[in-house]
Amino acid sequence: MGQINILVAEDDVNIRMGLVDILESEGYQVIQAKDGKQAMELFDNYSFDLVLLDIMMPEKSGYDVCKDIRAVNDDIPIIMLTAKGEEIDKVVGLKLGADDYITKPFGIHELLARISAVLRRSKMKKNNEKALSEEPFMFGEFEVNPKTYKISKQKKSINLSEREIKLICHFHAHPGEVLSRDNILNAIWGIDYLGTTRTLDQHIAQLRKKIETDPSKPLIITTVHGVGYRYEA
Amino acid sequence: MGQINILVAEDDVNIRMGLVDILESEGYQVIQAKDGKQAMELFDNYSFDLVLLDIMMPEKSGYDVCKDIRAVNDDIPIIMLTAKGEEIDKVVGLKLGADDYITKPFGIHELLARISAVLRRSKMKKNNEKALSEEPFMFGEFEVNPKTYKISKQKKSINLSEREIKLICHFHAHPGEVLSRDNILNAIWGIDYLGTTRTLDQHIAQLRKKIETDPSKPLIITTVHGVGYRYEA
DNA sequence: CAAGTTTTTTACAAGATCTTTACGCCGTGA
DNA sequence: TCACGGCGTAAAGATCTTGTAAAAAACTTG
Repeated sequence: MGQINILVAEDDVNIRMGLVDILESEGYQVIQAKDGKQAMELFDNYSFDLVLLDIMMPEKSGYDVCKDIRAVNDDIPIIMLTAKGEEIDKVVGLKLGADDYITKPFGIHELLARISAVLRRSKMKKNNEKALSEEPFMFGEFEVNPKTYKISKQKKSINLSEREIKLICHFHAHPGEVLSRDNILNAIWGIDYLGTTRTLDQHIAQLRKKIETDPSKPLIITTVHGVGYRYEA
Repeated sequence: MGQINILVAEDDVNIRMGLVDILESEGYQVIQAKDGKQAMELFDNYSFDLVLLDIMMPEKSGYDVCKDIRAVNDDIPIIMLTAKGEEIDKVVGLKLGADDYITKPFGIHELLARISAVLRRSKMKKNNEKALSEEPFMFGEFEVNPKTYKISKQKKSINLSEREIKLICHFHAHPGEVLSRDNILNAIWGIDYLGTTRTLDQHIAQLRKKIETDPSKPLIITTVHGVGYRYEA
C-alpha cells in the first residue's frame, strides 16, 4: 500500500549493493537488475514506482532501457546514474524521457533527496489525473467528498480517516450488494494483507459512529450475519 | 533563486523536444505540456516565469490556454508559437494577452532573443508596478499586504518572511481546498526542490504562531491528517 | 567578514490513526 | 434452551504523522 517499489539497474555489484542497502533502510522495496536486459524483463513483469538506471551497462545501455520503458510507460519516473567524466548527454537523456540525473560518486543525501523530489512530482501528476474521478457523491444523506476526506450532512461536516473514506467509496461502488469481509479487505487493505479480519469490524463500528443516527441499530451499513456487510442504497 | 522556469506547451513531440533541448542548454528550467489541458494543469500547480504556447493543440487551443491564464495571472509573459501559413490573427492574440509571437520554423537565435527580451520587460514591470498585481487582501481577520510582507489586525502589524507571505498567498488562492504537502512544496519551493517535507510543517507552525489566536488549536490553517493543510476561508 | 535574519534540518514530544485484544451479547442450529 | 461461533465495542498497544523548539546552515547587509 504505502510500499514504494524501486527498480535498480546497475552492473557494478558494489555500487548496486550500496544502493540497495541505502534504499531499503529508507523503507523502499528494491528489485535489482545486473544489466539492461534483465532490467527490461523485470520491468515488464512487475510494477514499479521509480527506476534507477545506470547508463553504462552490458547487454543493453541505460539509454536503450529508458527508451524502451518510455515506449510502454509515459509516467514512471526514471533517474539516470552516470559515472563522473562519462560523456553524459543531458539532451539525449531528456529526449529519451529521463526525469533526473545523478553523477557518481553521489552522496546518500543527494540521492535520497532527488528520489523523493521525483516521486513528489510524479505523485502530483497522478493526483491531478485522479482528481476528476473523485467527484463528490451522496451516501445515505451525506455528501461525501473524497478529495477532502470530509462528509457533510446539512451544515455539519465530519472528518474521515483514510480507511473510512475508502470504505465509503467501496460501499458506494457496490450499492445493495452483500460484500464479504474478504472482498472488502482485498479492496482496501490489499490482496496481501496479513492482519486479522476483526480490524475491519473495528473500522465499520468506527464509521457507523460517524454516519448512523443510532450506531447500535445501523440503517446505512447493515450486517449480514456470517457473510459480511451491505450498503443499503 | 536565479532559476527561470518555462512552461512549454506543444503537441508535436519533435518540436517540443527541440525546444526543451535548446532552452535547457541555455540554463532554463523547462516543464513540458503535450496539450492545452495539461498546460493549464501544470500552470495551476507550479510557478512559471514564462509560457511558450503553441496555438494548434488538441484538448485546448493555445488561444484558450492564453485566455485562461490571463484570467488568473496578468503578468506572466506568454509567447505564442504559430506554424508557418497558419492563419494567425495577431489582433485576437494580443487581445487575449500574449506578449509576443514566433512563427515556425524559427531559428534558435530568434527564439532565445525574443525570450530574453520578454523576460527583461517582465522583470522591469515586476519591479515597477508590483504594487498593482499584489493588492492587499483579507486572510481570516488579517489584512495581508504582499508588497510590504506585512499583515495587520486592527492596529497591530506583524512582519512576515518571504516563505510566510508566499504560503498565505497560496492558501488565499485556494480557499477551503485541502492542499497536499506536495502541492504546496511545488508551488512555493519549486518543482525541483530537494529538501525534506518537514520544512513545510516548520513554516506552517511559524505562520500559525503569527496568525492564530491559539496556535495549538489552529482555526485558520487546519491540518488534514495524512494529507496536508487547508485554509478555512 | 561580521552581525543579523531567514531558512532548513534535526530531535523529540504530542497526537492521530490503525490494529489487536478481550469480553460480552446475539443469532443459529442442535 | 444450550452451546458455539459471529459480531459489537471499548480499550490497550503499535505505528505513523504532525507540532515544536532549538541547532545548524544559508543568506543579507552593512
